Amino acid sequence: MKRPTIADIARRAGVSKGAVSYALNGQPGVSEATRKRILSIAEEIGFNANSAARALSGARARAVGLTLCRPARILGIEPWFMGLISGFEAELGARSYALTLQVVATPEQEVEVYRRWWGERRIDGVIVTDIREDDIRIPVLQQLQLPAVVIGGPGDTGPIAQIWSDDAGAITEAVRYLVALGHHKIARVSGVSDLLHTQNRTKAFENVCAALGLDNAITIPADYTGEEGSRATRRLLIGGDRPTAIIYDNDVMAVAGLAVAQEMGLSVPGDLSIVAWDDSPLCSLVHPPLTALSRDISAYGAQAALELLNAIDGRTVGNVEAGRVHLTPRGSTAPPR
Amino acid sequence: MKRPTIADIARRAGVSKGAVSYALNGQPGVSEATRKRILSIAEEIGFNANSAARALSGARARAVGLTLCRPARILGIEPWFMGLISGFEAELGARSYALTLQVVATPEQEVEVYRRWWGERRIDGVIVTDIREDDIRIPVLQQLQLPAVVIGGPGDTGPIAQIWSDDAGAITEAVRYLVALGHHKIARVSGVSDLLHTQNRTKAFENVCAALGLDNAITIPADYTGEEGSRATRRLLIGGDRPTAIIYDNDVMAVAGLAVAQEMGLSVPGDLSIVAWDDSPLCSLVHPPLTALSRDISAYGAQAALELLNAIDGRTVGNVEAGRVHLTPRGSTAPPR
DNA sequence: CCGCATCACTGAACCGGGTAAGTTGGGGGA
DNA sequence: TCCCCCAACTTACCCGGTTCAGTGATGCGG
Repeated sequence: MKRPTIADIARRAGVSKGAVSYALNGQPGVSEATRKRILSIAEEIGFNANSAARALSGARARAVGLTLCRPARILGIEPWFMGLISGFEAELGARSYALTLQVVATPEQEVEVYRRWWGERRIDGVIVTDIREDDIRIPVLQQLQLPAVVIGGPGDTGPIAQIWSDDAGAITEAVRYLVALGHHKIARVSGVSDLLHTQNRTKAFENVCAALGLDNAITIPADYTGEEGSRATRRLLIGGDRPTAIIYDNDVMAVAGLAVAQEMGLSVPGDLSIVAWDDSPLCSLVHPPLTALSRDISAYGAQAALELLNAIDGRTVGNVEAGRVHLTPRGSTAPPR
Repeated sequence: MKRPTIADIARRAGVSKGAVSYALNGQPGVSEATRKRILSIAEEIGFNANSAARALSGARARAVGLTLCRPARILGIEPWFMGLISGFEAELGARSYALTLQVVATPEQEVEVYRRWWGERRIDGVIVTDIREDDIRIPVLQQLQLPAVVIGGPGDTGPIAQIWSDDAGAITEAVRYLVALGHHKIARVSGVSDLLHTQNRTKAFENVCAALGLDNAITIPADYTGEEGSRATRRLLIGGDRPTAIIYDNDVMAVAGLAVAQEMGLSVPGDLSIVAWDDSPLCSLVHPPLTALSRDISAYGAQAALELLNAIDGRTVGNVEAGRVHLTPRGSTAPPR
């Protein structure tokens, strides 16, 4: 089956292909009557502009890129990325932008992929996640002048747009809630510690604990996997002075922590309260369902995609805060015995 | 920053751009010495061929498409798709093929996306998942002559390559295992019932149960979500003649089922044994860890990507079976009390 | 009735890589 | 010595949209 081109439309409409191009793109230069005729022919023969030809003649590639730099076993189980992706799609799909995905192992590979995509003119911009302190990707993106939007932070990303959620406020709320329930010994199991948002959370956690006079507020670094979550939980629970509440940086580690507590014969929430960061179906699936810090990840993704499209169109975008994070209390938190 | 083109290389090497093209593509027509010189210049200035130009001149777009047709809340939590995607990437990344993703709501939209991608010449082929009986996408793909590989089945996909795993063998193994433990009342909570592999599993489940003389072997249809998994489990457990073992079509529903059992005060595996289809970190995360039907999803994905690349290159591909599914016994299965 | 602006459109160049067809220069065989 | 052949290139056109510099027709004011 042959793909229809603007030349086919031009022939059938009895005009030049330049006129067809103007008509299809809403440019001035054709009469309203001709435009309608051309559009109806295009519709009739099922015309779709060849994305390669369009990209080649200086216009947009109509695609954005996303690199995922986490081991496969995390990617699979963490609802975060898929939620983000479906959020992106909501905005991108509406504008017929494609999303190009690449799974990589290291930030260095991410940089390579960015360079390749740029060289291939394959994408118009990228969405950057898992931002680190002094992230090596930022200067490369600036050098390549590749439109981008950074998810996570806030941090120093120079002129690149950034979208972040109020992690500090969220963890403060969680700690205050636990303290209000009567907890004094609160621990935290964090995600990968060189990620910027992990650092922000750790700082905020320390601040609020100090402000409330909780002295042994410890953060154990982990890596978002269930295994590390279990390990960290065991370490916390076998100590003499064990915490009565633990805040986990993601849902997977929280679920793993719950299993460890049950395994050790501790009752949740009687002996141990659990709070998960990022609510997901996973949190309401287990017994007891987990109290969680909820945010609309999909909306977060949609907002990021919108910012990126703005950046691509040359509209300046800044440093925006995403929708609020709020605490959703469920069965895993209660006053300590 | 200007992107280097083959014209830049040609100028620096003192040859024509035709010669550069031959050299870069390993075509005959240039001497070994010239080829080496051109390749080293390309390397030096960081050349990447413009994918649009390449695609336009009749060659490959060097991208494949994947549509995901499940509600966002399933996509997020089910490790299956991400596992599959990282498998694809292993093959695609090695050949610098891009993966283009689109999340849609209905099979009709999937067809639309295929048509658009085809018209835009954006992709060289597609990976088709969640195949149904008389799937509407198959005839469209044939009409468009779009290379494709179908994951799931086996079923009737005409000349389109297909890759499937032995679901019938796997469920037979699981049932035999439960019977060997002493179970007589085995139920199953299935995934979306118009998917082909769900039907295959249901048929096989009924066959093996009949062969082993288990009379009330019931399959309750669900939709892979935790909510439906809980509902189906409740329905099974409140009945008078409740099963002593349940097989779930995915890990999410199995975890939800476990929570329901615990909620109802039933002990797992004492009062109820649970088997999950598709092993994932989720299964070993909960307490007790779930016995699961394991397969290497990532390898499955890699194999599918390879088949698709073969189809794109015009090599005929057939109907291949993926690596075996095997039972991984864990703490959620035991002889009934 | 003339001159000029405006509209609606055409023609051709262009993007950058692929490739068929044409052009060298040198070596080997007769 | 001549001729032919082949390797090693060059030239030129193709892909399908976009865009800019024309061009002819029309309208309008003076």
